[in-house]
Amino acid sequence: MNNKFPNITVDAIVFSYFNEKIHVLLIKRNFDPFKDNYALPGAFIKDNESADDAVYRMLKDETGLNLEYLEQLYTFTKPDRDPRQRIISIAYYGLINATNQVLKTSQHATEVSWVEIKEAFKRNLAFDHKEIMLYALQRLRNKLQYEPIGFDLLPEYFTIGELYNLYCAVLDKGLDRRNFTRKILSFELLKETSFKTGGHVGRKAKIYEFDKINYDRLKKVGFNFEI
Amino acid sequence: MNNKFPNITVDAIVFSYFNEKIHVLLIKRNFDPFKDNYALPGAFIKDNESADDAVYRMLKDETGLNLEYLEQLYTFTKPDRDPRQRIISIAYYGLINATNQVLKTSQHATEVSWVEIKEAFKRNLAFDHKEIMLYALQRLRNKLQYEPIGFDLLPEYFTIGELYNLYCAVLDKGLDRRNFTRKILSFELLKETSFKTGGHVGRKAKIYEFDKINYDRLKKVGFNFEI
DNA sequence: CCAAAAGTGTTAGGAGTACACCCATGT
DNA sequence: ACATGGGTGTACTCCTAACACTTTTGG
Repeated sequence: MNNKFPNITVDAIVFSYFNEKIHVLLIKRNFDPFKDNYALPGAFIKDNESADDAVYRMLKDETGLNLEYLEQLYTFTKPDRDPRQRIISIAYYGLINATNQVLKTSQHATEVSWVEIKEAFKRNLAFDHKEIMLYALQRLRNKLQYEPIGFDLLPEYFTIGELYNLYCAVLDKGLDRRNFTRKILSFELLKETSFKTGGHVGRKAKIYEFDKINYDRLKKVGFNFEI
Repeated sequence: MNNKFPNITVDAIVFSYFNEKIHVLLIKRNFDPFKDNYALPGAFIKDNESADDAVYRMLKDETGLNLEYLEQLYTFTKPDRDPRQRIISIAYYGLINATNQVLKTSQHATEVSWVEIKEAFKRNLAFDHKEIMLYALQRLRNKLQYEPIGFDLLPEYFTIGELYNLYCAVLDKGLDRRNFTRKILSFELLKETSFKTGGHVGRKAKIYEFDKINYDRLKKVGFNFEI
């Protein structure tokens, strides 16, 4: 298999949002070291693929998931971070709209699951994966506030209320809903659709779509998204 | 020498500030590939040293410099970024107060020099080092505005005017000096010393010192440095 | 006395924040 | 009718940004 990089891996922390909570993808380890602990999905980098490509391939193979967003996080290099042999890990974090994807298992990852983020930190995590997860969560929190990445955790069509709940869940604090709504709408990056929610009690909500094309255009002109 | 990682390097982009301009450390290459081009200082990672340690060691060995500040930037992994063989590079950026350090050459780096940043971008740069430099400059500009790292480019004792000029140089734009001064002083993180400048025309300036201990304390309580 | 750099206040406009009620709908 | 979630306006405060003259010093 891979020969050039027998000691460099990519590890990915994949965030999803459902049931009004943030979740991360964890794999239960069936072998030592750290048997029965949980670990982030990861793989060795193969010849002729970039680290980004390796993450996409690995997630596809091991879990069947296709990310909406992927970003390199940090490279972890402590000589003793793996007890067997020295391994350098290039860590990534990714975002996914979990509602229309099916989680598969594979030969390597027989037990893969979405774990609510607070629960995940309580689990026994292999290697330095707790540290990586913490780093990723901080990056997600920061980035959510000055780049429109929250939309990558939601379906294509969503309500302001869903977006609001997502922000509260990630930042783990309450926000003022009126101020939030005003701010988000002031960017004029949400396209109002003709749909409305239904099928549940309460007033029907307007359904929006994020205008990515317009955002990319504005960004070039120096526009700043900031919640 | 190193056996575990024959294809992982660290590259460092070191910034310094003097003559009212930002400079970066470049090495002129004496060998192919990219003979006579300029490159960032770099080295292979040795067994039993972290990437951070490798950067400190490499800079000490090749240039004799001791950094005030070092931060991991990004890991570059494109399979063809080195024409000879596949190499992954963990890039760092560092800050240094160049005024009291002497630049040495070494066997590997016979021509090492500080190059003014705009001039540096005009040079022929080896590998993907232009891309790395651009990435580093953007990070420096961002970080300067919400963390007090500018002080690491200045001597221990400095005037508000020097700090102001540094900010203008890094951000490459004019700022309002009165607003800048008010903002900086409002943090109460500059300790006024009993010294004053002298030896040149113009009014003598107060000399300050950055109160790092107090900053670290405030940061824990949730203080936010932001220019 | 002149050139150079330091130092210093005020104001107007915009952004952020805090706050509470009515509306539409399904059960 | 009532419970649930959606939608909206105002006032106050604080921060930002714009702006120019006086002071001190060395030459």
